[in-house]
Amino acid sequence: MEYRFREIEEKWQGRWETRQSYRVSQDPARPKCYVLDMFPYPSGAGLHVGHPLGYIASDIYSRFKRLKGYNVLHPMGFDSFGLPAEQYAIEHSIPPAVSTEHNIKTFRAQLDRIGFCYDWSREVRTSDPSYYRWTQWIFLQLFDSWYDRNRRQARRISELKSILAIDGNKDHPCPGNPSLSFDASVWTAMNEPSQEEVLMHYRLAYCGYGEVNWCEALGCVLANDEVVNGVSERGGHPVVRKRLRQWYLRITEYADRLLEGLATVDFSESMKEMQSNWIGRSQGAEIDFEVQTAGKPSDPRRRIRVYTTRPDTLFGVDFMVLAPEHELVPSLITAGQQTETEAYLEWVSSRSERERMAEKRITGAFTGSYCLHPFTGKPVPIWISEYVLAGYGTGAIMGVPCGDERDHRFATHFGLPITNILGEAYNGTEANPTKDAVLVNSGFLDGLVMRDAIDKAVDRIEATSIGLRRVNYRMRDAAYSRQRYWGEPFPIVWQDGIARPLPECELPILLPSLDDLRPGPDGEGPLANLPDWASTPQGTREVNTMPGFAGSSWYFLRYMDPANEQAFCARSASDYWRQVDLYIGGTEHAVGHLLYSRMWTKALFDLGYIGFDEPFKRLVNQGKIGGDSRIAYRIRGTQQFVSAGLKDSYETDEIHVDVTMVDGVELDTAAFRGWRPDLHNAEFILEDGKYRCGSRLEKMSKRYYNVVNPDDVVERYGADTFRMYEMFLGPVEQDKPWDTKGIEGVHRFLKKLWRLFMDETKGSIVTEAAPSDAEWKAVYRLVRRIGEDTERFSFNTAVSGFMIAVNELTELGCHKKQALEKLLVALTPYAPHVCEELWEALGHTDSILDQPFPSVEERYLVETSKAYPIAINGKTRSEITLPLDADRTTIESAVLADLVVQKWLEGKPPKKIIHVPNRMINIVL
RNA sequence: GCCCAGAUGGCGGAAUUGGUAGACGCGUCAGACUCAAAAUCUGAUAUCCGCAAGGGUGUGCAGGUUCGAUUCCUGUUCUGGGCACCA
Repeated sequence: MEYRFREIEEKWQGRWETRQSYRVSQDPARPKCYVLDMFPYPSGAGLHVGHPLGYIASDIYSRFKRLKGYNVLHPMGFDSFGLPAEQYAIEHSIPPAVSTEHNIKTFRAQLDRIGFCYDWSREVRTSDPSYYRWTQWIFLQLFDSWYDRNRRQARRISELKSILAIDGNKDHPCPGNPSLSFDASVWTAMNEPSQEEVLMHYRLAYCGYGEVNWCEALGCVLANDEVVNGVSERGGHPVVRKRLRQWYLRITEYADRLLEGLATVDFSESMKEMQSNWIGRSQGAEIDFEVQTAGKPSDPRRRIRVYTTRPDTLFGVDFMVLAPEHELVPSLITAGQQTETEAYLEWVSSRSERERMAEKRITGAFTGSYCLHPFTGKPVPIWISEYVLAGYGTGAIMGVPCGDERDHRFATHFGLPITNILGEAYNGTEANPTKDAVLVNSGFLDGLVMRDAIDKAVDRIEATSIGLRRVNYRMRDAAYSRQRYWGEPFPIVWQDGIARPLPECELPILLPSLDDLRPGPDGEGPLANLPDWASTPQGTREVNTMPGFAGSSWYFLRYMDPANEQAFCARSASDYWRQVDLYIGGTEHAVGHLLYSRMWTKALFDLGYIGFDEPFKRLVNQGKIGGDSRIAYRIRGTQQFVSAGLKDSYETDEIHVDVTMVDGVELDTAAFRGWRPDLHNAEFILEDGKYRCGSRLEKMSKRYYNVVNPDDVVERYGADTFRMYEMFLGPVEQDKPWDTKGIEGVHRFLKKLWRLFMDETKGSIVTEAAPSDAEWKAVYRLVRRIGEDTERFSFNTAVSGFMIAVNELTELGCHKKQALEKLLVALTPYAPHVCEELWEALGHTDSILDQPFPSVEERYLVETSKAYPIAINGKTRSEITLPLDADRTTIESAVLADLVVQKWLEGKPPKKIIHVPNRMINIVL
């Protein structure tokens, strides 16, 4: 009987389905393990071989944990709201709901063929009303919450109202408007709209204004990378910055906890670093500079507030730079500078934020105004420049050219004088950002080392009331609304300018079906084109929709209790399954998705809905599988194609060839001619009778014709081979190329495994005989290795371990049931179909999926002697087998008796003999 | 510019704590079986010198620490990723 993988895989996929083998439920008797994949966006292109890499790894881990006795939750779903479906709808007039449904079907079929152990009864789809009902519900909880900085947790708005009515806001400064300060009587005297406006500045989900890239011609908002040189990438229309009403999540209130939480989770160091860089906590001071209005006494109400991490350099300030959007800018522009600044402001408005930040050229304009140095009273010129962004810090910086390189270039470019506060540490041509220089020209800081001057400076700044010590974050609040259709509608109506939450009983607010997805008027989304839907008795509906990360911020909770209609997830379910024990996904979500879901988890924890405040205990990032493109070389202006080795003698153009027409690098020229009509008459210049293609590693993408569909691989070699081969390619975390060539080796391994059990003509050849010590040794060495390698995610070495064991057992002629059974159980997580089939063939009626992972019988692995490598001065020269318990004298005499050693010693005694037990022996001459 | 990761045969990669560099697989070469092919099996395969025994070199590059370095340290080049006039 031969290894008929197609039959076997179809058979067992069917049986597992019928038996509901992968359904899990809460079982307090067993330890739980939650293994999660980042769920995919179901794109129209379907899966390619890069997608399943992480899925296979987590599947192996899940199955392994199940053998180890864990109750494993391993679900899958779809992140099915998103822009591509909307774009597709606009181009092809197919509603997003329809194309999404279709794509999910394709994905599901592709996933099923690979034999994953997902509990599909728990599938979630973010675009399903039964799911987004709870996304809307969580939004309402965030809307109804504020962050109590003293208690460091989210609390209800009703509690805030009581506090404000008793004490005003003295203990709870307003995060959305820090200068807001009022006592209880003021609060009580406010009318409702004023109170609501104040509350909005506290809410965790709030409505505010933000600048977006607005393209008038397209009538919509563009992402940063859709804007190139001030025009839209699509169509080249002008793009300007426009202020629009937007929803936000006040994630900045959680900045410290997000930072601290990193210490409690098992993420890679680089991942943690990316997150903390994104959060960007810095310590410094806010300092106010009074504006000097020409000819008038200074006006304390007009101040420019800057944030600096280097208050020690305060005496080196030679100019101020404001963001062009800074609210004081219009009032600072003097008559003489009107023309210049206006031209500059207009130019800046066409620049995207990304361009402004990436720009190396120095630009700016002088406003004509000055402010006063708070300690020296020296007038400091106020400039505007695009490199200062309104959203960061206070939107204004103090320019210290001798200590900051960018400021130095600014001063040099505009010919501004440079004050030296560094003494010899400043060379006059280059800024020195040191903290170790001794300050000069710095008033009360003179003679101090800068590092020590920082505190001193802040103390004086606070004592003289010109500023405050402050912690600042680079991270900004998350924009939470999109002017799009295919997303969750907000459960909000607008009533006389006040945002009113809709009652829970009205959820879900269904996304209405809409044929024409053109943008609405005034920068609003397509839903604005549905006045009948938007207008309700309570007021006008919010017509923005939620962003892509809304649904994905909490989906891991829904899997625990997917059908619950009373709650997003019953507390009993989240108390049982708790954190995700293992989360696998790509690094591209490092700062977006992972930070948002961490914040949502913390907020839900604060409000008492779940019992943990970090969603993912351990995170593993799978690498990307790159496409291995094949390239043909066409001699310019002809239909002649020249083989890669000869191409340098010609002037050629590169043509990407579909990888399915190439075997290794050898092109199937007939298939190539038939590929496209224009290649029908192609001629080939061959080398050694073959046409060799060039190759290049690049992104796996349709346009490079290098996409490999897992379906094709599974069809040809089977799912078990595919699974093991993806793992065999290299470490999961590493990026790697896809090369189908090597798959034969893995397939051969499975056939070889099969032949340990089956003979092509005789059928089963398994015997009941007791395995020899050597056979047990091979098996237990494997079992130990697989246990260790699987636990530490070293799947590639695990696969090689299986190959070694099967080679050994083949060589030993081992067909003994007792030994082979253990091999099968260890292999099940990797190649479940063939293992289940062979398990059944051994006469078992139960499933291999629930067998216990074999334990290691150490006695078969005990070694008594060791073939020691003998090194002379660190270079291996010989080998001597010695008992492991040999004493030093025995070892030394054995070593010195060795002929090779004697040759190197040349009669002289060795300086030293180093013996590392069970490792090696080194002789120093 | 800053931060992170990486660089090992013709190729993917292995070497878990500083201890036999190149496991395992692919490819290539030689052989067996066969009328032949496929499949399968056996052997060789870092590189240089050498008939061989043996020896030299070798984990991007240059140094260092050590009896011993792919592994640790310093510097440097290149590749990939992230962040970016972040005040």
